[in-house]
Amino acid sequence: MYRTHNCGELRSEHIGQEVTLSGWLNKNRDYGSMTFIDLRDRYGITQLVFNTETNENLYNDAKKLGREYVLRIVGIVAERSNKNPKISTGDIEIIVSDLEVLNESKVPPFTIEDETDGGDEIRMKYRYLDLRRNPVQQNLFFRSKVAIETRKYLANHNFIEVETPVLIKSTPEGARDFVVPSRMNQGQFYALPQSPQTFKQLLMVSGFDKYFQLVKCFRDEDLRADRQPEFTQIDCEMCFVTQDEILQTFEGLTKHLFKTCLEVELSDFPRMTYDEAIKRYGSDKPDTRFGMEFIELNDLSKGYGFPVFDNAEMVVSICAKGQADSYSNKDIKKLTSWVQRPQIGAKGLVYVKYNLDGSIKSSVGKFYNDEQLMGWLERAKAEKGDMLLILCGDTDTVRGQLSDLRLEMGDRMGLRKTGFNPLWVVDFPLLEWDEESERFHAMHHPFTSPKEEDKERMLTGDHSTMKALRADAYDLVINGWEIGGGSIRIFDRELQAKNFKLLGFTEEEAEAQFGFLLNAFEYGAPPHGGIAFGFDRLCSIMKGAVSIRDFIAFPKNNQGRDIMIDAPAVIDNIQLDELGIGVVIEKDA
RNA sequence: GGUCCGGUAGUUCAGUUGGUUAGAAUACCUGCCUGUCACGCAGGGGGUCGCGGGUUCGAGUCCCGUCCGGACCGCCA
Repeated sequence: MYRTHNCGELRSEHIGQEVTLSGWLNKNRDYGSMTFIDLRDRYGITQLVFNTETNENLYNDAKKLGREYVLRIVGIVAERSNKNPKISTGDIEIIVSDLEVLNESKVPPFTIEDETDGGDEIRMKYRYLDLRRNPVQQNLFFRSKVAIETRKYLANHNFIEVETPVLIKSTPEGARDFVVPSRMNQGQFYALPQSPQTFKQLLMVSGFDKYFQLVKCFRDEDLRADRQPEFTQIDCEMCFVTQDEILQTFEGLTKHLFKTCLEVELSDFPRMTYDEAIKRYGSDKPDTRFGMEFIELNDLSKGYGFPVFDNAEMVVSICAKGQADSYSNKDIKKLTSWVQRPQIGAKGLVYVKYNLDGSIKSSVGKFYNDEQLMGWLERAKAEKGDMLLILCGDTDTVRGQLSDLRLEMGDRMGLRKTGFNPLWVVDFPLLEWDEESERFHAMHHPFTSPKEEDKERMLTGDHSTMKALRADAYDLVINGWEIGGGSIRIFDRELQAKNFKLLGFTEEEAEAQFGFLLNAFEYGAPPHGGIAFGFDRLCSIMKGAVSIRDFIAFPKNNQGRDIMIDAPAVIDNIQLDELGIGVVIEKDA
């Protein structure tokens, strides 16, 4: 037998018992004629004692054992003379009578400790060792808990988990597909799903009524800290539902997860339209843990001879509470360069300080008198000590820039550290103009239903009308992160065909790519809708982590590589021949 | 496709205006130590300064190129 107990469960009530333990040697503290060994497993750490007085031979064997050796020991649980209140097994230790080395270990390249000395790269290369570390294990235990609670909640609400295929068909809409060559159908390729979208809709046509799946999805796009090429979604779809019923159900799921996994009670989620979110925060995923909402100043700032504002479509500001004193001219200059970085791209930054002594100082003091500037401050409900930061430009652009600045100021002022502020953003636009291809794209996806009142206007062709079309689409946002999104789907063949046309598909293209779905809609498709949560992202935001990699057992790096197994990799010519594929690598001349 | 930051001992990092034999901590090895739990003490080994080229009497340091890692923009229906 390898063990009677694990390394985390022995307490003072076990004193006197003979036990068998197995685990990894975490640390060997040799004290001359006695040594302490910390034996570690998933459950905890138990101290072993080897003493020359008790057994000299055993001590001599034990003192040589190195880190990460795998041991099996038999011994008696004893009370410690010096207890360690920092660990749960700190009251006891094992006086070892029998020792077996199950496996030796090379010296690990970094220490297997909570505060390891290893950097990201080396830990990723030896991920199996990194995964021995408690904080990383805790993240995966948490992920498992969230997955189990998700299944419990959805099962309790009558959802059926159905697996959908991973080898499917490539479609040009949306993200790039990962493709898989077919050996039996040479020259043809499967694609890995970006989401099980069409399959879950077909399950609704089949009458499954409520479907969910914890499912891997794949997108061949550049990576970020919060974006991996393969990631997991909580994917759901429901029949005969309104948007409100979907939001209620998944608000319930979210509350359940926070309660069972974090012991956090969330109150009811506010709802905000897309238009309102853009106007108030410049973003469709605002962090609502802090205010600092946008204050538009067009009417108070234009027409006073300051050409930069006069020529701008939008002059808009945020009010940084109590910051007037904290920003010297030099600091303002730095902040200005920050917004001028190419990533933000603002032309400049205007400030108005409402000083504690009641005086007003502004970078545009030449163009506006104090009374006019006071008008701005009053609109912003500024108090003495506050500072207005103003950007101007094209409306859409400047709102995005000011949103970045708002988040930066929120960070600097320590307003984004704690708490959870969920928010439903609803009434997303149906379409989004793409400058590059000079056509409209579906903002959510091409199966999203336009709002009832917009169905008639869909094919009028007028650019601004198209832009104004609204969809029954919604996102769940927590602390400025998009956690999930969904929509009510089109279930009418004619409407779906109309939507494809709107998106620039010819009838033939629509038929070739989504004929199966259009056909299915001719056999009694029920009204339906759904939602998908980014599971990795949900776990990381719940734990306040920045990177979703912390919650993925074997993540990819920035270039989409798994540096542990060294993938992707070339395949040999025999494999290529079987697949009927030749590889030509383009090189610059 | 682009911007920025980094690459020096097993590991994490320091390394001044270019100037003797490239350092620290930790890990590792050896010895000593009976109550440690970040044990302690003494000693020791360990470096193609990512790679290639250039400038220079002299390059870890400056320049060019390249590879690798990270953050971001574009991209991610």
